[in-house]
Amino acid sequence: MERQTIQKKFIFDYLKIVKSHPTAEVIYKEARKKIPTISQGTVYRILNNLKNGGKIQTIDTKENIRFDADISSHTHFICEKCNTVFDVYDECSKCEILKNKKIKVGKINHYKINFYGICNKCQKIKHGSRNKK
Amino acid sequence: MERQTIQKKFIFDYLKIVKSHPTAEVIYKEARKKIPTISQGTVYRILNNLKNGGKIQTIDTKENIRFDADISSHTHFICEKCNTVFDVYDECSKCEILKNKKIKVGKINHYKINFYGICNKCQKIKHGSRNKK
DNA sequence: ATTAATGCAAAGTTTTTGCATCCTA
DNA sequence: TAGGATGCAAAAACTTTGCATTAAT
Repeated sequence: MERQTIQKKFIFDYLKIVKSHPTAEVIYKEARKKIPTISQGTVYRILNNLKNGGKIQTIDTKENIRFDADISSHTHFICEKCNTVFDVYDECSKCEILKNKKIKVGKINHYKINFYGICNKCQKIKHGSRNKK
Repeated sequence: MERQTIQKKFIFDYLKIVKSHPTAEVIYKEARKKIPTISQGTVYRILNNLKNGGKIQTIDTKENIRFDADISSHTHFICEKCNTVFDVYDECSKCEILKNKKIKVGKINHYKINFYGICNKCQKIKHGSRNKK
């Protein structure tokens, strides 16, 4: 039987509150502020478990993998300059019909849509600053 | 000025012909059959250059990163059992309107749609065999 | 002949894992 | 108090990089 721990609780709660789509590294650093003894291995284990349990999703950017506890119907816009991930709630509604649809190759359980482009901020400053890690 | 080499030619040609969305490792092994001295570093360098040049695209699966020289409008169906990547040409047409659209957070240059589900083969055999790497 | 590109190997990065210990239920 | 979960550290997996050498133009 699965046990509840402060490590699991912190990570899941943190992901539900934060809107920045953090990396595993950022989550680890945040967790250490509250639980100084937490290890990277534990963070990865918990993130993997949450993902396999469908509690969170991941977003693969060019530079790193981001985590998101918002599993409602929405898509992501990834800035190609600063690598920021934005939530997009409006443009995906028309694709909602795709869910649970059966196509030639198999049955669709779920899907991900990623938009790539330049965010408003980077469009203004012309040469966007990097936002690595 | 960029020079043409047999390493570049082989990799790009191979990706254009193959339909399996291979990993970097598979591409390396295939390349070694024709060019036994080729190194992993070279394969990664060439793949990165092709991608940055927009000649190929990548597909992030749960288990690995796949490469695809088909950059025409199509999406991918990824089997959650065997991790096979299938091309899907029919279901994306309705989303074509999204290209070059300006949304709240920025301007969309391109986008990726991934479908996740169980492929026909795995649906039959019930307990799909793994297709790692 | 230049110099871009490769091969090699070492190093960097990220993620996983074995095991002793801890702590939840 | 049983055994699931953690912390630690080592290892695995993946990718990048510096540099001497090779080879395309």
